[in-house]
Amino acid sequence: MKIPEATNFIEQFINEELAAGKFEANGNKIHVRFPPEPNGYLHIGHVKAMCINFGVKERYDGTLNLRMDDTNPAKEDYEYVNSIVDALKWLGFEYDKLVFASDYYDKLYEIAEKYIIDGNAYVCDLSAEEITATRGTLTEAGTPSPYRNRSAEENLKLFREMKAGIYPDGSRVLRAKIDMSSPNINMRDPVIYRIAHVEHYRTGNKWCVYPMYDFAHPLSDAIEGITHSLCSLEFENHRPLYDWVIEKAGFPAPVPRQIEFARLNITNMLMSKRYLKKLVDEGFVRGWDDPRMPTIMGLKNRGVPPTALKKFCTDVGVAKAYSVVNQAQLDSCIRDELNETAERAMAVINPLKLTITNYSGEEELVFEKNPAKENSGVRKVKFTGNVYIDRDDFSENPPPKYKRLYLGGTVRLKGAYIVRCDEAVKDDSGEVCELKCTYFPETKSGSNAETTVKAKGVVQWVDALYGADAEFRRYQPLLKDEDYPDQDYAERLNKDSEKSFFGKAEPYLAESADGTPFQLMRTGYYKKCTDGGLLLSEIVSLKDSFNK
RNA sequence: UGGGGUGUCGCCAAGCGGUAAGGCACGGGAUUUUGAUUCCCGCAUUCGUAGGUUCAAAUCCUGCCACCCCAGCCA
Repeated sequence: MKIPEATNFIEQFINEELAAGKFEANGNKIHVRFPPEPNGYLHIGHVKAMCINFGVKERYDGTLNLRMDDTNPAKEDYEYVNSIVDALKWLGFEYDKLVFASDYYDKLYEIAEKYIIDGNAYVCDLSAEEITATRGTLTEAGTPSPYRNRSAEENLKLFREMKAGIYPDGSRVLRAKIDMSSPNINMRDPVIYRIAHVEHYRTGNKWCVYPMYDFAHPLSDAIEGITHSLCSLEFENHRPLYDWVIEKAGFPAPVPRQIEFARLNITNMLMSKRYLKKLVDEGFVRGWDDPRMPTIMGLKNRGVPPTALKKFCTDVGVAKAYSVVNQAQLDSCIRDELNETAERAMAVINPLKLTITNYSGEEELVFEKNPAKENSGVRKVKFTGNVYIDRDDFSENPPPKYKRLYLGGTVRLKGAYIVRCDEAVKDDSGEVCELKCTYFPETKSGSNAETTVKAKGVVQWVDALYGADAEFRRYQPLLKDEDYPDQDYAERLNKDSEKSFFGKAEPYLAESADGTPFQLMRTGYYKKCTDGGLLLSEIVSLKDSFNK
């Protein structure tokens, strides 16, 4: 078999196994899984996990199961499984099979009975508090439960009674019988089944005992024939238990192998389902797919292209070192993609009238639809000499190196002519309300006419007469500062998080005057001239991909 | 203080005994119908630290330091 070149340490590990012939028996098929718990919407952190798993699937021509890790009925719901399926679809990740851990409840229960019969598990009557108290500490061994040596018969009877529902929640649990003095606390007789008289969103009231993650996950992997179970670093301590559970169940080799990687962190972005759920539940955002949320659906509604998300995850790489990636790197990927795909248009946020005193008539100017893309076509924009420019593109007291318009200065109206500002008309309150300018006919864009007139800057404009139809005259950013949840709340929620919640989102998305959503691309303007204001130089129609 | 991990440029990250890739950010220059894009150019004599092995170490060995994870009937 041809072994592909590894792009990260996980694939390197797989390659070594392949080279050693570990999977020869099954034709060197690699089988992975992506196992979210349907208890919330997927966020950008999950995209990294997906890229890793789907990357392995593709590179080794393997298979991938999307598995709903639904072993805790209290938290899970169909709304979330649907949202997960939708997110994968939007991202373009194609899995081979959709499976549910809850599909294995019968099988898992059988294995639990086998554990009991083999003397590897016992029913423990200790309360949750007592179990905690007898588990020991980081430095001291735990003490064995008084129920640890019950006979297999008694354990079986009790466990069946638990299943039958005659015991209340919390009265008994099934524990794995491993080692109460293990330095790894996860091995100190962990609970593998608990009683919960809770309706499960899929199995209804069929069960009142549910398997724990540490029991269900490795067995689900083994049942599905997963070869590599990729998860985040915090499960490293669980690996010995993962291996133990599979071994005692008696699965034949090759048995699934758990490999851990560092999860994604981004500056200014809160990535914890628990906190995101709070924001939704407490009404700080409009929902899981609110454009301020770092969820995949939120990002989508923010105007982020899926390819940008995937590119970002690929760029960031996979390693075992804890890390926090700068949001700038995400932004860069988004801009990169948008620059390639975005259709261009001009926009004005805070209109300021600009009248060209020596121009009459009207003409149609030709623009490239997307200068970054070859043969992207053209768009035509009508020009009458009466336009609006953005207030921020005119300064009464231009700072040094100012490149836009000021009294007596010149600027190019993008795609049109260079104009000189002769007069700034003020209203009663003393605010500039109109600019009177002179234009230079020979400076028309695209013409190579000889001229001595120069302009340092280029500004966008919208025609006063045709603007509303031709280009977008006025638009509102969808996300404003005041749309962000208050920072005190953010800090109370998660003291460790850096200041803001989701990061100051780049205003990728805006709404035009007629309510049409448009995508914005940050440019140098925004970068260098934000004094509270927001100045974008490109907007893009999002009609097709936006569906809110 | 037990166990498990991790430490390479401001932020990610390659590197796997032969003399420090790449991306983001940043700085400089050129082109420009967006202060954008594109295009050049610059950006770790040094790999947590102290020793040791070797002709040769970020890579091997030893000690130390820092940070992260584990005591849910969550996943």
